[in-house]
Amino acid sequence: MTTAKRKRMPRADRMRQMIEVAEQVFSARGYAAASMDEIAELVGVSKPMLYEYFNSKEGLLLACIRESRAVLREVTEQATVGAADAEDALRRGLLAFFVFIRERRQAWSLLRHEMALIGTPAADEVEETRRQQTDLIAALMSGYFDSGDDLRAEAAAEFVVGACERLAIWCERHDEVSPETATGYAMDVLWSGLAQRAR
Amino acid sequence: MTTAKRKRMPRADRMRQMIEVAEQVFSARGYAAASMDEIAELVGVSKPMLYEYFNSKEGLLLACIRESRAVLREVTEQATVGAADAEDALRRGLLAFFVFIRERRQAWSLLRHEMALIGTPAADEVEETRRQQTDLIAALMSGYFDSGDDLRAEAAAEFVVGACERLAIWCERHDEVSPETATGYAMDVLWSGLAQRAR
DNA sequence: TCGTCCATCTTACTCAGAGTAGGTTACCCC
DNA sequence: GGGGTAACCTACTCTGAGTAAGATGGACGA
Repeated sequence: MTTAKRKRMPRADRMRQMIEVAEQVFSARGYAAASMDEIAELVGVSKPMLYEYFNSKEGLLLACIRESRAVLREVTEQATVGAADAEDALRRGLLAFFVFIRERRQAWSLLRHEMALIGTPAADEVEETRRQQTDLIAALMSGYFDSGDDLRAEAAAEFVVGACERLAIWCERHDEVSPETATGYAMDVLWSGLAQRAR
Repeated sequence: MTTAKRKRMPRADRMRQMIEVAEQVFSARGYAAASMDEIAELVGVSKPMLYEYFNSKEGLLLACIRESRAVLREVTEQATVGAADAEDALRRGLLAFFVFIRERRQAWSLLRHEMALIGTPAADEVEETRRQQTDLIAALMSGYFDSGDDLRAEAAAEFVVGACERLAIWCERHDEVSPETATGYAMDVLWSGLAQRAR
């Protein structure tokens, strides 16, 4: 019997299971309010096992974040391959992102609730997620755009990431806004600028 | 003698002093790593006093956040009065913001490190800060722009706030970027859009 | 000058939850 | 079947948030 209430479980499987449970608990209760005892109990294992596999509470969160980040990267990167031009690439990437945050709310929740940890190793880890996204965008832009100075390009990429992050959070409060609509809003400002709408 | 090591102190003064110290400790160590014992000691008072005045660790953080928010609001609102047009208003507001985050690093640090508290009362408090800023921008825009649908306008405001927040964090890593330059970068994307730079 | 009242302040605790020391048991493989 | 080891557990320590109950300085009236 491979299923049922099998006790002993190989390391890799157990880790996956722990990460899955932890992702749920962290995103439900928030990092601070979540307790290692509770996670351990839900997994059906004792607390020291969590520490055996992840070293610390923060380490466990880190594993969850890495997991989510990998998915996000995969999704957005895949979305932009084969884009016709800059506008198309940007639109595809944005759409993939907004779909991701809708379909994987818990994962997204972790990626944004990070900050609990400023000054700790996990902060770097989350910052790394943003860097991943800004790098992707910067790469896109260097491919499609005339390069002004590098600093300006970097700033623009940061700008896009921040804007989308915020818009995504706004979307959580607005179920009626579909990923497609959100993408439209984003493209509207990003691509054409606010000037076109001035009176 | 009003100064020196006067012990007993009126409630209002003591509160101000506590907030000041707490702002330093929170932004230096991060919320999680900061201890109430340490703050109490630095203030030169015992821990129960902090609880007497602020009820909880989170309450103390909250007081700090409110303080910072008030300053931010004051600064940005003042900056936009008497602007000639939409572009001018936006530029003035942005500049005021980037100056604020440079000159009051600790306050800004608190405003962004909030998230430690998702799911708790303080989260609402911080979200309120953003709402304050988005409202300000939305108001600006409704004054200067043709109103499309409201949802779109709201999304645009969120977008601007998120983008600037992110750019501000980026600025922390780039001392060589002055508030003026940052404002330029932001205006460049926001106002004109990315289209103009496409190859 | 001296009591008296109360806001300010303190000592000395409880308690939850992160993290750990050291021993136990199921499973794989010869 | 019997090592050997990876998976696992019980039973602790320790830090830091939060609190109960009492001490004390000083303003103010008599």
